[in-house]
Amino acid sequence: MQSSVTPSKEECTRAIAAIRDTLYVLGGKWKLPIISALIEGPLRFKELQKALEDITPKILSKELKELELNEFVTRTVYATSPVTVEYELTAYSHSLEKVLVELRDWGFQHRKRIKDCSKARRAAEKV
Amino acid sequence: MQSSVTPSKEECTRAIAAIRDTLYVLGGKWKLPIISALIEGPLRFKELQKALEDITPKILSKELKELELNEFVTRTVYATSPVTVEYELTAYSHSLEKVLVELRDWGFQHRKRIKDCSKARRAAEKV
DNA sequence: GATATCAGTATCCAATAAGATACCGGTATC
DNA sequence: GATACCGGTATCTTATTGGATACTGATATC
Repeated sequence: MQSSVTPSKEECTRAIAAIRDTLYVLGGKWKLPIISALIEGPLRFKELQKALEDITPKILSKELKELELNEFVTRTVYATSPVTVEYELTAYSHSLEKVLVELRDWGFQHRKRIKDCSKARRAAEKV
Repeated sequence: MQSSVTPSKEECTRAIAAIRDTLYVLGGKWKLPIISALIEGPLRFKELQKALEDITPKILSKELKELELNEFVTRTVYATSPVTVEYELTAYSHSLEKVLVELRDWGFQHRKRIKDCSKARRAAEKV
């Protein structure tokens, strides 16, 4: 199914539209990281907050609501005490795995590149 | 090289960080669409504006400057009259092709899904 | 009784992204 | 001379995002 990125003008236009569609539902700073955090399995609110490090509860709450609306996560309340709430990816979210893998791998190599650049710069300065 | 998304806690943390790294340089509404528009070859400012449909020149200009700074595009001025300015992807940008392909394909199927959903809804309402 | 945890809310504020609209100087065309 | 195209800028405003800080009510633990 995976056609390559071809140079036809029309296809290019459709590709741009498709990418904008994706970004429309998943854009912003947090949605993809949240989904990525939930890939290994369901997490509770506070656990998610820890996994995402510097997200505030307000933002996390807002993002989770949006993700729930768009059917990327489900929210389940357990009547323990104190109550626990679990967020879990839907099957639909799992269709994002390839996207996430590519974004992750690119991030890895980008960080390496940045590191190598600054290393080279430091070396040049020493001379 | 491509490892799967595994459930180890530490790897998950690193994956989240990597995705956030990617989003840090390429986040926002326009950067990925712009890069996608340039994949078939260099375009001039006005051509890009047309390809992106509803981007204003101010935003486009700003985004292009950022992309140039981060070495995703090069800007070449030709002394024609009136001057033409071409924006072209760098080799580094081409390392994003897989990312773009996945985002595009996901966008395609997402749009299809949305369409099917509303079709089903309309059918249900008719009954 | 004091303190802590859980899953958030409430309030207020700052930064940024995004957009509308108009405009610029230079050239070419009509 | 009027108009249009090119690659943008300038100015202003709005919307969205993000964040800090404090707090809530229920329960459990010390």
